[in-house]
Amino acid sequence: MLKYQQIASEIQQDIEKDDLPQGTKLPVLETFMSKYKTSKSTVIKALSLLERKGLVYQVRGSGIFVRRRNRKGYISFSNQGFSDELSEFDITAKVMELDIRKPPEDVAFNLKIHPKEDVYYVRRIRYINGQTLCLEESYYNKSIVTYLNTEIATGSIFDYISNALGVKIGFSDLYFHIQKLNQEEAQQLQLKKGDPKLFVETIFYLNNGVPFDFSKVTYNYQQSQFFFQSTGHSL
Amino acid sequence: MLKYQQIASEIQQDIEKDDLPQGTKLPVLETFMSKYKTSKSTVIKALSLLERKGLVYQVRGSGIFVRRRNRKGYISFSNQGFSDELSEFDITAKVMELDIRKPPEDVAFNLKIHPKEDVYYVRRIRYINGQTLCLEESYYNKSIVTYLNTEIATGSIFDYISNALGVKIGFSDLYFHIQKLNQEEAQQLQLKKGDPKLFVETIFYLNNGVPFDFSKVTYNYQQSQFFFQSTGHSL
DNA sequence: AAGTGGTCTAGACCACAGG
DNA sequence: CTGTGGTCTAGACCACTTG
Repeated sequence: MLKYQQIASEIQQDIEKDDLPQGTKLPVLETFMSKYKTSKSTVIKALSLLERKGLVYQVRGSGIFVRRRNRKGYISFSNQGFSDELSEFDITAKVMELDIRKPPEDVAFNLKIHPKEDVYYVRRIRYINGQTLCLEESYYNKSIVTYLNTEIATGSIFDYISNALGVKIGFSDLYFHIQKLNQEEAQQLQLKKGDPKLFVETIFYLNNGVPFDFSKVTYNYQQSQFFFQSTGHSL
Repeated sequence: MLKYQQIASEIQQDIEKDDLPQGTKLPVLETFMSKYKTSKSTVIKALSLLERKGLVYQVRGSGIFVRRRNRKGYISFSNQGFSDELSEFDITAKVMELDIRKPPEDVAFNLKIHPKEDVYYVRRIRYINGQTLCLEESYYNKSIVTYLNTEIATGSIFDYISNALGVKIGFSDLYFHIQKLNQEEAQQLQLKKGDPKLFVETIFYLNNGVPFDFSKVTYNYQQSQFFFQSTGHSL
């Protein structure tokens, strides 16, 4: 782990351990420099990371202050996409379908592959604290995600991909829509036809820019409470 | 403007001017260093900024590549909050109410003021390309936003606040919910009761951490297409 | 092995907030 | 004016990808 990440992580832990309230001033840079025996630039880099994560805000000429989330029960929506801190919630999944097939046209387009190439198709229902959270349909480029089974898909597929397959996940594009549930979706989410839904299409890329997963997720509107922290000025 | 911002801006313009496709490799760092007569660190800082903005992705040991937005008609949702690039759309507003009043309890709480202090209350309907985009109710701390009138509120209130009042806007917290429209909202958005809505509560802070605006916005689900780019690894 | 991006440092200098 | 955060530099060194 890089030094500035390590420092950021320790400062974050200190903030959380002491449960510092919003607006608390952190020590001056000099303090961190000597505490971690490092240069000013590295300390600033660590703190900038925390600022982007929404943990602190920096006021030039004044100091660095703690920024806190004020509401509970929201799914955080940081730059990792969702489920950054799934640990806060109890998330489980039930696999409805899993097979190898040829991708539909839109999927092939988004994954930038030929419609003749194989993809893994997975359909799951995911639960949060025992309630239906979402319906998920995912297509994985089989030449990248070389193997998948029901047991794996019951847990976190991404953990499996990055840990077991050694594939490095990069960035993603998310497209959000608000729509109405159709009959089938309503039934699976235990809601009514015509009820609201959040529908998200996501393309996940490897760190070298190759798309490997295209997924369509329909969220239960009753569980769809999201939280997002903006940092304003382009850091 | 800072040097690294200037460089980032110029590189961005070059990318857009030449309409470089996704995956195009940018020149190596050395090229930028001599072109802008600057140090390696500064070039990296500029490119990291562009990476966070979703314009490029960096692959260690390989190069820096262009990343592009693939779909049109989505409202971008960068770290500035929404309406980063309102220029892409034609956004107008109709002011329904504007007055000075005492804040309801939840508003006072979120603005961290006493319920006896004055706030500006503004209710607007905003339009995008002539269609109803959202209903907006905003409360501004009057001790910070000292003056407001209907003419100002017809345009961009934030432009007015930052330019005319010289107030420096910092960061914001956004809370998203998916809900159903009630009768009154449906009527104003020209939709039906029970139709989906995206409901967003936002607290805006000054750059020194003081909250100055609390707003509740109800979006027309038919216009609610948002786009978000995740950068994955914590930059 | 060569090329390329990225970290880290030490120090000069700048920009802003607040008394 | 002082304190504090932030930029910028030059260069050493490291980590990853590609051939």
